[in-house]
Amino acid sequence: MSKPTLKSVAKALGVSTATISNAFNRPDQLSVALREKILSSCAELGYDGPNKAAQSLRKGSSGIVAVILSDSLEYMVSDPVASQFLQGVARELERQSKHLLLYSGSADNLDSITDFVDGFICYGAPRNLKLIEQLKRCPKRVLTVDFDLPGRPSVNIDNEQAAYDSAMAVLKPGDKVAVLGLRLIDAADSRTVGTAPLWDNQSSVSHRRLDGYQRAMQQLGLTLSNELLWHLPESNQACAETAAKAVLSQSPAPTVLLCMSDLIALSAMRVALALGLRIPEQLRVVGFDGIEETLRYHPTLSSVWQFSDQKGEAAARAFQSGQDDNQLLSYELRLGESS
Amino acid sequence: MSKPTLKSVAKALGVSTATISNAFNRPDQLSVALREKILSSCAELGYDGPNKAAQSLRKGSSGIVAVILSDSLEYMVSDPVASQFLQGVARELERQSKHLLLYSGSADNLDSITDFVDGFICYGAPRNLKLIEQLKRCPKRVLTVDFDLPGRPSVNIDNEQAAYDSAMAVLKPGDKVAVLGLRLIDAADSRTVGTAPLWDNQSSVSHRRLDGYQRAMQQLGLTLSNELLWHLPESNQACAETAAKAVLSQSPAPTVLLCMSDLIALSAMRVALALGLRIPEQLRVVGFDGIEETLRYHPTLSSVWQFSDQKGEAAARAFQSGQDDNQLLSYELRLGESS
DNA sequence: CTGTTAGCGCATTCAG
DNA sequence: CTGAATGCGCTAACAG
Repeated sequence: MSKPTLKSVAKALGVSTATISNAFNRPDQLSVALREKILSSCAELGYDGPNKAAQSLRKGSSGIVAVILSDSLEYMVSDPVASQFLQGVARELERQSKHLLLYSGSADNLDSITDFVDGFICYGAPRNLKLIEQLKRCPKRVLTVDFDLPGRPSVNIDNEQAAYDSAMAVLKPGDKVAVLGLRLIDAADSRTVGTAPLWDNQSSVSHRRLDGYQRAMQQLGLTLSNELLWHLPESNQACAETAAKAVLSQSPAPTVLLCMSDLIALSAMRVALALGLRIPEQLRVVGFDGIEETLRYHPTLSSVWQFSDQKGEAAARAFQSGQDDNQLLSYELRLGESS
Repeated sequence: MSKPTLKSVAKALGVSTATISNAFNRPDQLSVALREKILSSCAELGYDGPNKAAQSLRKGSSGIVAVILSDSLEYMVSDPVASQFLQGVARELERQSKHLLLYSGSADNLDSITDFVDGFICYGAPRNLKLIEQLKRCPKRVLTVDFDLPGRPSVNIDNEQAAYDSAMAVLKPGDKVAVLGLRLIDAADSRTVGTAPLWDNQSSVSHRRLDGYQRAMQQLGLTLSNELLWHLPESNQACAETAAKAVLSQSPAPTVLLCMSDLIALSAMRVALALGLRIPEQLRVVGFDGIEETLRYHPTLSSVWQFSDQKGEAAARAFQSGQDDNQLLSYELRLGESS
């Protein structure tokens, strides 16, 4: 004997299928007594409710929300910022009794899952640009985070302003500035941007941050040489070390490092300290994101805190709400010992 | 006009539904020419293949695999060992063109997703014991990792032996030993086990590890006082610090700390160093799991490396293979400066 | 090689 | 309050 179905249970109890269905989905459609009886009988029979797959086919919604990561799961799960975001999404989804399907932004097809999910929360522009096209003409709900898609709701912070604020907090007249940026051009290794064309990845946060840095520098009469503007393909230790070593071994060395993530900033500080540089006397550093680890490190890092877990919750809530606006979340500049 | 369906497309092209279905699913059932024509026409019509939800209802399989975490997503995503495991699972699943649904072990119901997935990979005994009952009588494929379920395939390492090995490598005759254990009893805070009954959480790895420690100690003529056997509810800094402070401030202080995770061991070392203890001269420490961070820390940690990412891949492969055996993976004892 | 048919398990009419 | 009928979108026989 296989798993009972609504039909088999109805027959066993001598009632119609509609009655069983109503017992589970529309309590007001039958007497309390009968409902009680049906429910307990079902429990005995080992029937624990309508098949969700069939229900989903019938009703067109499944209670599963896909989160599209900008990169592979592999990379994402190991990035503290993304992890925090996911925690927030998971927490809010749990509240809504919905489920979370993690999807890689380097996959090349949404088709394999669109039919299973109620929609997409898209965290950062997916690495595979094909997905963006698919998302644009996706009939289901799509919400973006940290980037925009025409006509779709989004959740974001004002990256340009936040970057500007952070730069203004650390820069002084006469500074020699280096920027350790994230995914600015199309290259798989850490390198100076040089003359390579900036890669406009759907209004990426990185470019907004760069704009902010540059506005601050301009205001202070500083200029950023292309040789001191670095592209890092990923926010991790290895990429950051390469860049930091190259930048800091110049002479004269930069006096300020503007970093597009806290992980980058921490690695850079490690390199700087190893080279014998004193922070903040000889080198000031500012990061971006706000992760716990910066508080345990010495010196503590000045950074833009964007509370990614709250961002995740906000995203899941906005997804659910059905509202189609572009939400701007607040951030907080927190100064540490690094500036 | 809404989304095209197989039927509507068939009518539009003047062929039968079966032909369309075959064009997508069984290329050998029709001429190449016709198939080409159908596929390109479908592309024009904006039809990108059979609806997966309907397909799943019909075929009884969806290509989605659920990973049940032992705890909330929130906790899991921030634990480096779990993250690494998930990376491995994700990588292998991606190879199989399957999808990953993350599910919380503290949820109280599998019903909401069983019908959507092809089965479950269960990473550690779920915190909510109800799930275990549900998994036992689940008609779908279930594979466990780091614990066992009667009649179900599993992937594991020999925790008892690994713990024994690690203890033998650090212990010396005359040592005063403390164990910082994980989830040994039913308590939400860090505390000595004392006389509380050991919580047998479905043959948990923690108890196997404890067995291993004790075998080693017995062999060396050492005994473990109940006051030096600690229960930590979670593998994190806060829980570990509480325990480490209490244990290390005794006099005489223990000379060896056997820790059931690397995160615990690192935190304990931090506490020890802050207390002015020299490692390994005055205190030797050994961990469990093998995470990158231990290599960056000074002193580097002696630990049992169990390569969680490979474990994840092995689990996903075993899930797919259909084999029902209990797989034992190898581990590696790596000695660092802490012993 | 192609078309017809009968469900997969369910929710929703609508008539009683 | 109940039961029969219809179809959600698709696939696997089977028949041609």
